[in-house]
Amino acid sequence: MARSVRGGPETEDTEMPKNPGAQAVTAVRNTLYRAYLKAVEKGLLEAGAAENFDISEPRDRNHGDLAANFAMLWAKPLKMAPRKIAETVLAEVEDCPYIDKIEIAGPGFVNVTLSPRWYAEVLLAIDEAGDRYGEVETNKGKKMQVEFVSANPTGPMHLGNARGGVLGDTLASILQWTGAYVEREFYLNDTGNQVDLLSKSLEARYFEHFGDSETYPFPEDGYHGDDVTAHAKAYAEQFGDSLLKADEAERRQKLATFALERNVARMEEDLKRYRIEYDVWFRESSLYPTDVDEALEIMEKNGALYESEGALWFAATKFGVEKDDVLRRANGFYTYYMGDIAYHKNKFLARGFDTVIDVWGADHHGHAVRFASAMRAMGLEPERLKFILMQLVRLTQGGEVVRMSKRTGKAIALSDLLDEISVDAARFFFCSRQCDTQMEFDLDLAVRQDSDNPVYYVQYAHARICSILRNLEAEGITPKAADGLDLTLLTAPEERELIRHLADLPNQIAIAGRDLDPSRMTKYVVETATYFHKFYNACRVRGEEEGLMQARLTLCRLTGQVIKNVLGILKVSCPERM
RNA sequence: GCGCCCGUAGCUCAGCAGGAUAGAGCAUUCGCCUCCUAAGCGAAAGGCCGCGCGUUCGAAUCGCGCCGGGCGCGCCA
Repeated sequence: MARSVRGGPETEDTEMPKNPGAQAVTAVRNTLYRAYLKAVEKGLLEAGAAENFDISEPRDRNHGDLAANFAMLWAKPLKMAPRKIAETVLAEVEDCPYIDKIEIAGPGFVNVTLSPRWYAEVLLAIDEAGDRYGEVETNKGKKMQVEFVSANPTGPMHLGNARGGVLGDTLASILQWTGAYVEREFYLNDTGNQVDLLSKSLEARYFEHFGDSETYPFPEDGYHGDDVTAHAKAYAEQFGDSLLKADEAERRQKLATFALERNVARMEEDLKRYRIEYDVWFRESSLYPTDVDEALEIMEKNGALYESEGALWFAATKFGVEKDDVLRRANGFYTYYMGDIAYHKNKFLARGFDTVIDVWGADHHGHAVRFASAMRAMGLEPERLKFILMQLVRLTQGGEVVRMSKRTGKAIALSDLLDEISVDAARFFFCSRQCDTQMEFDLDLAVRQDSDNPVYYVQYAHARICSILRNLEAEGITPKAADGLDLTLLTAPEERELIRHLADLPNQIAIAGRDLDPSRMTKYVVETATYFHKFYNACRVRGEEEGLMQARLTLCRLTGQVIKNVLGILKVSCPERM
């Protein structure tokens, strides 16, 4: 697939698709600033005004396509009333092929109406770029990693993992569209206390299976889920009762490995069903001893370590945090934190990522803050490590909050969710809110929500477009190449609104990549559908005069292209019929 | 106590590197298929943008202080 090599080291250095939205802004800025300089030359205005004024879409369409605020911004430095500045500048403006009209309005806004030629060029640019329309190069040449889900393999994945999975996966796609080389990674906590606890839980269940619940009573804070019982049973059925008399350490180790591998296989399968595939499954256990030793060596060299009360400490206070942390307990075992430090040392120093993004639950934010100090202690710029701290999904059923916890066994599994709603709906839903909003997920509603979900609204727009193309095709009308048409015939407000919005895709992708905000894409594509539906209701394609019909057909086709590109980023299917 | 996130229409949420009259969906009411997919479109109604002060020509947007909700502050992960 072409998409999978996007941004990869093997990608040819092909020319970037045109970005008509950015071209318009640049043209307007240059035209206005050049006029200002001319006015300065003539002695009409003082010199020194900044070129970086704001050019943005006005909220009210009656104000034109783009609005510039330089007159208000310059009022103070130029010691002149905003409207007067605007008038003086506009008197010096020269013709620009993208600009039709410039007006002064309100307190001193300069409103620009773009030319039919610009509108036509937007469509030509989309047609030319095709499947690549929307690509930008804001992260060109960067090697990035997105680590997400990284659920404890001690049980099935829950809804929080579902949200993190979609956010991380989609963000990775977006970053690829901004020109970066991106790897998706799952960090597997296959060692440590939680695994230990799992092994003790398994041990108890194993003995129970053979009718002995006395010798190894179930640990108080153990994993109560049915899956643990199932693992023990499966082991017993597969390998018999040999472990009853085995050495305790060996027994626990065998049971834990058995369960872990089953869980990992299941997670991989569930995620695949969810259209998520990783480049790397990184095992925590592989960090020992090399990465841990190397990380400690660097920290030692930077004076970040000391020993106290038998434990090894990280002097985090020296690196901008309030409290020191234990890295190796008095009992000789390393803490999770040490593992995580070694892990990130590996990401940056061994594997050379420029930027790493970790998608974590918001309950880890304290850890995220502390991590900046660990980065400094290793001599790495903290800015290279970014976090998406995602608020957890609150699951409700019949109006009541369902607590999610692996240990109590009450978690709603990701696989259960996908039995209830489509992957398209789930992906779109989890990507439709900003990461830092707390989501409420009503299980009862989720099933009914199907016909109500915005994903169908978007898919419907695409299906409608395909239907128009099909119908005309059946009448022997085939779409002509865009560059041979008179696209300036598209002058209806609904047509212009739609075209302007299509022109904005590259910009939206750049912002989504900059802000690490995948929800930008769902919002954009819902709006695309809205503008298309409005156009559809206002303008007809079939039965219009040949030139206009072909121009509108092209607009339909290219709107479909844009929807397809964005749904592709979201990994949501793009049906031709509904 | 300290730290992070959130408070916008009845509900779910946009808008936030400041910009002109604050938006959408759902729900409510009323319209639109002899016409390319009505899973659609249009209209009405609905708001001290949590509160206060400040910065600014201009604040939902930035700063400070409150109030309310969520989450963290372990030799757990």
